[in-house]
Amino acid sequence: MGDEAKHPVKATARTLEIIAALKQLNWAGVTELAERLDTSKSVVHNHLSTLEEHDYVVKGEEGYSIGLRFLEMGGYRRNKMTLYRMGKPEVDALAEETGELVNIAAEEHGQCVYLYRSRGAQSVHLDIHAGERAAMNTTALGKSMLAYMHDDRVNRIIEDGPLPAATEHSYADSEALREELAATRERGYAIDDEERLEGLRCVSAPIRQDGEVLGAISVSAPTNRLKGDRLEQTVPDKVVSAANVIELNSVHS
Amino acid sequence: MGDEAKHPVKATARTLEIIAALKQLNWAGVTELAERLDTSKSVVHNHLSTLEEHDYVVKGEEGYSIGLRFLEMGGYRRNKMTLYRMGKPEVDALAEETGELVNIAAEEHGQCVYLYRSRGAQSVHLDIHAGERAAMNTTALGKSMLAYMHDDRVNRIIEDGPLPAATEHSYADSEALREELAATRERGYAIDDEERLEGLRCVSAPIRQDGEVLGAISVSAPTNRLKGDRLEQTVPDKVVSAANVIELNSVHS
DNA sequence: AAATAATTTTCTATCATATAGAACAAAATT
DNA sequence: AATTTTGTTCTATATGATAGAAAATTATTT
Repeated sequence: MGDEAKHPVKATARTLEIIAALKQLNWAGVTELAERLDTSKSVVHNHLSTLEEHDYVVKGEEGYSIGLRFLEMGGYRRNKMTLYRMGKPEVDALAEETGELVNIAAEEHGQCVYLYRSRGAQSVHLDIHAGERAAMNTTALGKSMLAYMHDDRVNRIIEDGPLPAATEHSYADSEALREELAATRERGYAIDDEERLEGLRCVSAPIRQDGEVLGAISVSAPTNRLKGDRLEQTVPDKVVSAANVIELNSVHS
Repeated sequence: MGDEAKHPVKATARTLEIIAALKQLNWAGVTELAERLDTSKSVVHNHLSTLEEHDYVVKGEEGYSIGLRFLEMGGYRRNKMTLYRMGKPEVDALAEETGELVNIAAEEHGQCVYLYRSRGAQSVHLDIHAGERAAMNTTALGKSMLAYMHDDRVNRIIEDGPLPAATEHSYADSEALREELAATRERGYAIDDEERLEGLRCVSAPIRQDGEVLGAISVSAPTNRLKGDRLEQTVPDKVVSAANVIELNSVHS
């Protein structure tokens, strides 16, 4: 999340609350939303009809839901990112090649945001979708980005946000994380050894452009398929190589 | 666009204006936005910082821009649509098979909204992206949907929105459009013969589920590649067949 | 490096308007 | 048909969105 607004527009904040609730409930009625958000029906109705006028909300049989305008804005933003445009084909290729789940992500507001994913033939099924967020310290993607970001930004991220522990193996401690980042730099790529999800390992390499971290690419697979030589050589090589290709292609745009 | 709100929340409307401006400008500063929207800098700043707090906006070197939260919400909405989930693989397959550009779309607020597209090997390059909108009467997708929608809804759409003429060949007249829709039903699929873009033809079939139109699928190609037998037999057969597969798969979900 | 300009952010008073609650209308349910 | 539930409109009032100015920050120039 971004920093707190000094002079927030409360009506806007209320609107965003309604949108968040609509996402959670998928379809919801005015009454239901008013109760959940502890406000009056007229307020909810006013906000919803304002949103609907601009296609951010749709009215259906079962009440209101998120509109497709979000898809337009989100897709627009993603398409503006060279990381996405250059990364997508490489992600697809790597998924095909490894048969596993491949992701690219970028950092936003100190969080790891998934941009695109591609499933290989035997890939695990995770219910993470584009646009969703994870703490930087709990993903290989986040750690490979942190490892190569400027110190001051790394410090702000580590200090500001809490470092949640998703599993037993998470680096939830500031010092341990810093050591892990050093090890990542040494290695050239990051490993998530069941730090985010029991039974899941990931290998991730950063994607950089003249010193700046654009994002990262990763391969995720069950622990029993990502071990030994595949964990230490084959997959890391492919991941780093894919990252390098994206870096090279990103120069020309 | 949805109907006009009776009691719009003006602050929310202002927020949406700012978001729309951010999309147009890609990156913009507070001053620039305030001038463009004819309001004060403090207002713009308050709205932006409220949006940023919730990840709907990001602050960068060159000012503010759309945040990745939109991607999350848009992707979420699209994933909830069986049309998308069942349609995506068929769209990919059809693009591979025909080598052309393949789209699926749904109707929202009387407009044709693109949901997903896949490029075949030799496909044209159109700068339409997922979430973007077109008038129903100017696309094969829109016409194939209209042709099979309930009369009252068709009437509302034809009467409410204006029928823009994108090219010489567009069906901008209400009566002509109705005849074209009848012809489409006769045929079983819709044709866009340079009605949206000079030099571009499209073939589209509706995707239905017990009487309800879920959306449509289309193939777009240059006029010189979509003519004769390919226009009258081969491609329509494939499009209709893909639509049928999606319909069948949609039953189980 | 100092000075100046431009831009962003904070502050404050005031008037517009977001809000709650009630009344009404429309569906849904019995 | 009657009743409950839900959605929409209306209105008064107190809240807070807004404009404008001042302060702080950043960029540009000398």
